[in-house]
Order: sequence, then structure tokens, then C-alpha cells
Amino acid sequence: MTDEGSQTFSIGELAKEFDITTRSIRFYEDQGLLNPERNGQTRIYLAKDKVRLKLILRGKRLGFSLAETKNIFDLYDNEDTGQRQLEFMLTMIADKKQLLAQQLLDIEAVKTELEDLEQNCKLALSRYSGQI
Amino acid sequence: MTDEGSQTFSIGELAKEFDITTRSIRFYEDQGLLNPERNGQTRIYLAKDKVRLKLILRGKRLGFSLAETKNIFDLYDNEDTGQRQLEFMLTMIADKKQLLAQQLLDIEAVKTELEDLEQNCKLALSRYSGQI
DNA sequence: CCCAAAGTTTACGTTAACGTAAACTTACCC
DNA sequence: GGGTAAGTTTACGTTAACGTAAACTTTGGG
Repeated sequence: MTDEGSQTFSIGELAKEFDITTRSIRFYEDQGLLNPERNGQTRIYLAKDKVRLKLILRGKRLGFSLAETKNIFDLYDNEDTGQRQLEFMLTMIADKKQLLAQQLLDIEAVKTELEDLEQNCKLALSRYSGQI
Repeated sequence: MTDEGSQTFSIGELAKEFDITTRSIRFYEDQGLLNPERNGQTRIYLAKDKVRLKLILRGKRLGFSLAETKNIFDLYDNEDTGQRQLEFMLTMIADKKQLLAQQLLDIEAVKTELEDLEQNCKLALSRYSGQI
């Protein structure tokens, strides 16, 4: 058994590792997305906090707002998942999956356009280097 | 030859078609992303404007800022593409492609997580309907 | 013991992408 | 020709996601 349960991190370490400011990390906590331990005043981050932070940033890259990400976290954390809650969660999941599918289409389209543009650029450049 | 060169649209028609407000369309023009014709005061949109609008919205869905999209438009429109310009354009294209690749990874990861969550939800729900 | 580095709270400032309102003109319909 | 629906400009308001600054406490190293 590898003992990895006691690894802790300072706010500065996390900031450096994820290349964000400490201000952002505190802001995420302020918005209810993180809940680090405390040693007196000082925040102590555990492995699960790192996971959360990774998910937050991934969500951001996909255009999720912090509120949306918090929403998902809350659903995950919710213990008393009644029937209504579960059904709501399922429709929300369906919505997100739909959104991801659209993004895939968008990415394919943009990728094609970028590659067309790239070809034209390289062709134009080749004239400068006298290859035509 | 299908004659489709004379199709024009009002701002209201575009707003309805793309499900956005006229305010947004005028704002995009204000930021230099659209350049519709005019009939007196009234804006007249052509097919190429519709294409631009589609690209703007696609960019937004992928998290591009309006400034970034305008940047790409400007590169496209640029007639005097000197060597420096072309090289700059190529690095910019490479950056965008890199970003798209990252987004693909993110989407895969989120999709997997969503499907896990979905399974758990359905399992929990099945207990309510007495299937377990 | 002292100081520089890292941490903390509080609070005001900033930017992007519109929303909203006002005050006006233009276009179309009966 | 009169109203109403759609268009226009101008301008101030709003929200999310931090940036930045001030004023303070805590902590490890020489």
C-alpha cells in the first residue's frame, strides 16, 4: 500500500503547479468550489483539493462558468439524493453531453478551416523562398 | 447556375435565425467583426455576413474572445500578406490547433466522468422504481 | 532576534460582452 | 394618414472572474 494520504500543499505550491495566481485559488474557495483545511489561518490543501482544482480549470477550458462547475460539484457531494435530485441530475448530464457533442463538431470545423488557411500560408511563403 | 448572389437579410431576420439579439449583432459590428451594407440608415446583410456570424458564434462556443475571432478575420482579409505576416499567421494557427487538441482531451475526460456519474444516477434511481 | 518571504483579510478597480432604456426615424398596412 | 412594428444612435448598467493594493500576521533562516 503506497501511503499517499498525508500529502499536503500550500496555496503557493498549487499556484505554481497549475500556473494560476493565489488570488484565483482563494476566489474559487470564496465561490464555494474549494474547501481546504486550515492550520490556524493558513490554508492546507489535500490531494482531493488538487483534483477539484484540476476539474475547475478543465471546465474553464471548455467554457464552463464557475457556477456551473460548482453545480456539478454540489451534485457529486450531495448525500441525500432524492428521486427529484437524481432526475434533475440526469437531465443536466444530458445537457452537458449535448454541449460536448456540439463542441466536437465545432472543433472539427475550425480545425479544417485552420488547415486550409495553413496550406494557403505555406503556399504563399514558398514563393518567397523561391520554390516556385 | 443558381443565382444566390442577391439574397439579403435584415438584422431582425439574422437575430431570429441565429437566436441572438439585435444588440449583439450591432455590437459585433462595433467591434469590427461585421461590415454590413447600408440602405440609408438601415443595415443590409449579405450571405458573407451570415458566414461571418456563424464563425463568430462557433468561436464563442469554443471559448474564443471576440478579439481573437476578429484577429483571424483580419488575417483572412489581409491583402498585403508579407513574409512576416505569413509567418506570424502560421504560429498563430499552430497555437490555435494546439488549443483545439487540448480541448479534445478535455472533452474526452469530461465525457467519461459524466458517463460515470450517469451510471451512478441510474443505479440509484432503479432502487426507487423497485428494480432492485 | 530580526527580516524577508509567504500567507491572510478586506475592499475597490477592471474588462468583456452584452442588457436595458430613451429618444428618435423609417417602413408597412388598412 | 395614422399607428405600430422594426430599425437607428447614444449612453449608462450589469455580471463574471479575477487584478491590485493596503495593512496585517506568521514563519523559516542566518
